[in-house]
Amino acid sequence: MAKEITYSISQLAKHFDITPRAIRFYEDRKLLSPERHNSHRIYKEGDLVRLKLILRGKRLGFSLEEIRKTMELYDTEPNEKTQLLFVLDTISIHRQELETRQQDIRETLNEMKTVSNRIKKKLKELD
Amino acid sequence: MAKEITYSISQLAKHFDITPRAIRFYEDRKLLSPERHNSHRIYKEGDLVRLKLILRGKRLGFSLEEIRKTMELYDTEPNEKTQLLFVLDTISIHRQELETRQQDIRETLNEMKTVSNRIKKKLKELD
DNA sequence: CGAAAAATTGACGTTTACGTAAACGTGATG
DNA sequence: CATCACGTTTACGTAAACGTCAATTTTTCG
Repeated sequence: MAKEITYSISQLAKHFDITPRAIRFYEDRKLLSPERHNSHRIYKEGDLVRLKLILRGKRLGFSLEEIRKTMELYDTEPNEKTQLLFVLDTISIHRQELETRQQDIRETLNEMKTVSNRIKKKLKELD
Repeated sequence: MAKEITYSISQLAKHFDITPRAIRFYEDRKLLSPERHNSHRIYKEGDLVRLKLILRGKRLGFSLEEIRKTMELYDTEPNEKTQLLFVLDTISIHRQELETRQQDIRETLNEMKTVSNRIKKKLKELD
């Protein structure tokens, strides 16, 4: 069997352009739980995926606690009807939030275009 | 001439579903500067527009300082070529950031759909 | 093997964005 | 005009997300 690729904390930090301190902090807040070899943290592929999700969540403005809950929700995947319905409901709420944000971005991009055009016009007139 | 509609701080707060404290804080950070009548703040249409921009900026994850700079940039609109080019450049950077975020959202929405479908399938099998 | 490089665990410091409480001024209303 | 809701400033408190030492292992490498 192929030996899985592993990473030290500083390698991981460099890869994502963050500090080891941040990574340890995410672990403290239960968003990561890497293996250990004599107290040293060993990160595998799954940890990279999770970290990627964490950083994307942060870019979208979610708190670490929200990110943690969401990841927990998604990779638990229960079997009871009530729980499944709850997950669906939560996803639906998240989706609405994201769609609002998408609209926010579209509006902002449009305004930026308007300003850009006005400025370009001004620049042309400056000849 | 039509008397402009004005608002008290609490009316404004209610309208945007935030606290007066938050509004005063935005003023402290130079994002707002309403008129005064004997120390009392009087908000007009322009202030509403600015506040709307502030809140949208916050939803997009920008800091108040970033929002302040951006608003300043956009409503200064200089006449010197160098400055105009600088504004264009800044806008271009902001646009790239927003487009990244747009991509982040699209990815997340897709993942949510995948999970949703898996759950719905599970629910059907539960009969 | 022995020193330098890398990791670990505290623990206190910092910034952002307000919350909260105190102490006081203002304005509408019966 | 008295009262009472509403507004103001000042100032300290707080949660989130790390930054920054410091003191101690562990690992690695010539």
